Order: sequence, then structure tokens, then C-alpha cells
Amino acid sequence: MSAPESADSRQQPEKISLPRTSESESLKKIRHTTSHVMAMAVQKLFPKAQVTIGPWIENGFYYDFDNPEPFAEKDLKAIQKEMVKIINRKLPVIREEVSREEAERRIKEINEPYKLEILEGLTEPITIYHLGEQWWDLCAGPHVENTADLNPKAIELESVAGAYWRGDENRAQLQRIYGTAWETPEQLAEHKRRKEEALRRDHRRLGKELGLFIFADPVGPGLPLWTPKGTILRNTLEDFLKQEQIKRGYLPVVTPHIARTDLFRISGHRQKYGEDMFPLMAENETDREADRGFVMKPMNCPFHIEIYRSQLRSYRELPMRLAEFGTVYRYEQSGELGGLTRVRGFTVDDSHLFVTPEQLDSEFLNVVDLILSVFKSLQLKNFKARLSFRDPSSDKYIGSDEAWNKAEGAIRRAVEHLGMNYFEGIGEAAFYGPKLDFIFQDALEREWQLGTVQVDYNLPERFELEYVAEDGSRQRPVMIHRAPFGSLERLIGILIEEYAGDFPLWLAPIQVRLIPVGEDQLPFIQEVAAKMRSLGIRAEADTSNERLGKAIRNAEKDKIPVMAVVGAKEVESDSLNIRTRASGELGAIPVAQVIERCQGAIANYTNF
RNA sequence: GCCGGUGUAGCUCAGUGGUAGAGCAUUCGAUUCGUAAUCGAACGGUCAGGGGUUCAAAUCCCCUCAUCGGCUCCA
Repeated sequence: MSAPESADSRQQPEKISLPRTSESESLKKIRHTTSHVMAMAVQKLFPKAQVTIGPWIENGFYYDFDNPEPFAEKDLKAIQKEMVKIINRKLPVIREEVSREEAERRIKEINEPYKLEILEGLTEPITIYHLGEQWWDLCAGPHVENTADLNPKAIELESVAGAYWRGDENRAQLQRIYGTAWETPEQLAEHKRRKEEALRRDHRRLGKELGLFIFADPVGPGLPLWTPKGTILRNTLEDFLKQEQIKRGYLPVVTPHIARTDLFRISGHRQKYGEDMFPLMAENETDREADRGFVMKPMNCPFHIEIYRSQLRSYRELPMRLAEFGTVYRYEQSGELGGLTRVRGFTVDDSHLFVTPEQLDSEFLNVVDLILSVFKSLQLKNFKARLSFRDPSSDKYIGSDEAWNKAEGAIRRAVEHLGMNYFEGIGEAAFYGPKLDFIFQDALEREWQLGTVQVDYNLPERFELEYVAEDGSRQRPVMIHRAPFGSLERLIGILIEEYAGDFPLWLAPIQVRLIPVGEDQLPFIQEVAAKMRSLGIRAEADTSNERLGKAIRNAEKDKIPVMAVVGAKEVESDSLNIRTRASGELGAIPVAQVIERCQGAIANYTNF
């Protein structure tokens, strides 16, 4: 007898520890050396390949080559075979310290121009690692002592990819090979098992299986369509945040999806963000040439600013917090699109706070408090805070150094006041101001920015915003841009993966499914479902006429948190036999009590 | 946008030059059932789109589109 499929995934796998490279000296050595072995193998099979860099990464390693012909997946097998041969030759790995001149001489001898460029950036001591006598690489190490220390059965080449030299798209396109290497074959097997597990959590797969959203070719890439179930999820999240915002004094606004180019010229978007905007809608060629006409909005800020400046504002009105779930459109490059985490049309849970300079610090803290409380309700714990500052050497920003320094100072004061852990991202700022960003990982460990708070002295300047201060003078407000979710689309993508599709009761599109044992119970379950719906519980009756086992299976596959089985006994006692996804069968519970428990769980963001 | 992979029924996939297949889903019929798959039948495809090679193309080649993994860029 075969176990049901989801029971498989619940079975506890054997505990195999899989340290990340940064946590294991041994893996650092193994992966460093394996990448050298791979480079040696590649150069044997592809003599024209030139080496560049080949570092370890958290789950493996890669090496970038410049080869006249791009590598394809099918080349990996041959390369791996060659690697096994090299490993089996038990080549000693020998470290040699050389002078800069000597390194340069030797690199020129083997004609590796990329290595020469790397050498220029190196500081003493310069070290070379040899694999036996045939191959060496400029490298800081560390390495294993002998290729025999590598286990060929614990090594696997995973994928090929294009990569730019020095990460610069204007420079050479290199060929990257990703691989992984472990101490034992068991670890490799566990690594592969976890990768497959991650694939099962992928929001693109679960979104389709659970019927939350679709993409349709005739609509276009990066433009999700929300189905009824997905829309319930979206609306629930929106309602949740709107309630929080009402409590905190936010004021709702609604603004259009398009505006004249003039608006975005004042804001600076046209100049600094133009490449990310959908093309101009112009009425005629003259207008097109003059960049006159309408564009889809890539951000909501200029619209909220126009509302602010539609009247003369008093200091008594500040802080003014204008909030909107505003849908924006950005012309992302085609290769960057993917699922819900990177789309071309998305809804920002946006708000712009207009504050006096004196209010800035406390309002900023209020916003961070809101964001952290939102994450808490959503049970999101695995995030990092990033201070996203400008790169002073770049020209992609607007405004004065003074404004930037003031804004960056405000953010720094806030995180230090809160004692938050954070890291700095230079060059990650918005074009108008620095940000405090909250970064999450998806199932495949890719990082995405969700929530963000930004301090902005520049747009108030450009739009000449004012308020009348206590003393009657005209003063300039400071703006805080903020979005706890970042975007509904990306948030939902991350949530699906965090929960593996098992939404907490308050978010589940269908909260309760009533399943009859036989058709005699149909009237009863339909009546109970209607009652639950009238009390704000998303309940539905299963009228499919399937056997109980099949109906349960369907409900489990739909990941419905509460299944209520009803047979003659339950009708008799006005109760429901409850089975939850989280804890299995709970037995018969009176209908009134089930309703109460559902309402309690929904109100408290907990399970049934 | 760049490098590589993939695209067959609503979904998951088999089919490598010679008459387009399976399971699930859907519809209909039978069954009236107590916690992860009841039985049977029917329906369903310009093999992503376009062009080419060939007596013959889902299969080989080219272009376009979409999608996936990276790179670059970003909520």
C-alpha cells in the first residue's frame, strides 16, 4: 500500500546537517578546490577557455570563463567526468607565495588577461595554488591538501549561466558554471532533496495549484490576473492594513493610473527613471517628439504630492499621511520578470507622510513600528534590514548633498534608536532619497525587498511644498515614503512560499469546507455554510457527490484549513466532525462552538 | 536587454522523421458511501506562432513569442 503523497513530505527526513559555506572551514576548502578542479577540467576540454574568478557561494561554488562558444547544460556531464579523473590523480594542492612581478610574469606566460586584471587589484601577499604540476590559479585559498580529499560522489555541476565580467553589462559576457560539493554523498543527496522541496513551495507552482492567480499570453508578460481565490487573499491583506492605518491616522486617497509627462518631469522621474517607464502615449508626432502626452505611473508619490499642494496647509494638519493601494507600471526588462516577485504592473501599499522637520524622527519611528507589527501579524520573521544609501559617485540621483546627508542621518538615527540589526547597501537608494528596506528570501533563497521607508527632502523642494508654521512663516515639509508590504504581488509571492500554501485561517481563501458523508446531509451542510458566511466565515459546502475519502483528499489538496465532516450523527447533534490540516481529526464539535472558534482564530490571526 | 534551457489536451507528462498518447480534471451514467483517489463511458490537441528542409516534421534548421535558471536591473 502506498502512502498518500503529502504524508511523504511530512515524514521526518534523516537529520543530515547541511552547513552553509560561510559556517564551515571544511566546506570552504572543498568548494574552493572543487572550483579549481572544475576550471582545470574546463581548460582541458575547452583549450580556448580563459579563467576569471571562481569563488565559493553559500551552497556551492561557481567559476566564470571566457569561452568563444557558450557552454550548454549537456557539456556539464563531460566536464564532471574530467573532474573525477583529476581528483583520482590525487594531485597535491600546493600554496606558493610570489612577488607581484613574478605573478605578472607567470600570468603573461599562460596568457590569461582576466587574471592580470585581477592581479592589479590584489594586495600582498600574492598567492598561487597549484594542482599538481599541470595547473595553477591565482587564489587566496584556503584549499584542501590533495585532490584526493575531495569526494567525487559528493560533487555535482548544476547549471550554466551567462554572467558579465566584473558584473558590468557593458563588459564581456562570460560563461558561468554553477556546482556544488559536499563532504559526503549523503549531504549531496540531502542538498538535492531540499532543492526539490523548495520547488514544491515555489509560489508559481502553488499559485497555479491553489488557483490564486494566472498569467495569460494575450494579456502580456509580468501582468498577473487575480482569480476569485487570489483576490480574496489580496483583499484580506488590504483590509488588514487599511484597518491598521485608520488606527494610526492615515487618510485614504485614490489617484489615476496615468498622468502627463509634465508631472514626472517636475518629480524627476522622466529624467532619472525614464527607462523603467512604459512608453509615452502621445496624440501626434509633434507631441511625441516633445515628450508631451500621458504615461503610466511608475510611482504614486507625485499624485499624493498634488493632493497635498492643492491647498495651503497649516502646521496643524501635519503630519499628513496620505495612503493608497496604488497600482503602478514599470517597464522591467523581459529577462527580469518572474512569477509574482517581479512583475510589470503591481500594487504598492503606498503612503506619503508630509511632516515638519521636528516631526520627522518620531514619524519615522512610527512607520517602522507599523511595518514590524505588520510582519508580526503575518508571522514573517526571516528578514534583514538594509540601509539603502546613494552611491555618491553616481549621477542617477536628484538633490543636494546636504539634503541627502540630512535624510541619511534621520534613517541612521532611527535604526540606532531601535537597536535594529542592519547592513548598508550603497547605491541602493531611490533616486530621490535614502531608504530603510526590509529584505526577504524566496524558496530558492533569492532576496527580495518588501517593506520600505524613505526619507525625502528632494521632492518637497522640486514641487515647492509649503506649510504655514506657528509663527506664520512658510516652511518646507519633509516627506516620508513608505510601504510595509512593498507590493501586494511580491508580498503574496513570499507569503505563499513562507506558508508553503498553508495560509493561516484569517488569510485562507476558503476557511471551512463542509463535507457530507452521504447526500442526505446536503441540506444541513448548505444551511450551516450559509450561516457561517453570514457571520463572516468563508465556508463552502462540498456538493460534488464524491465518496468521503475523495472529498477529504480534495480538501487537503486545496489546503483548506478546516474540514467539517457531517454524517447522520452530526446532523442529529447539530455538530461538525472537524479535521484540520494542521492537527488532523478533532472529533465532533457543536456548530455554534465551531463558529466561535473560527471567529476567534480569524480575529487573532491564529489557527483554529 | 544578455547567455543557456524549455514549450505536446484545462493540469502533470510520454512520444527523436512515417496515422498524436496516458493519468488527473471536465461532462454523462451507475454507485449513497465515516476521514487522502468507487466503477464505466464520452469529451478534449492547427504539438506556442510563423517560415524552411524533406516524398513525409511534434521530432531537423531559422525567426518571433512565452516561460525557466543565471547576469544586469528592481517593490
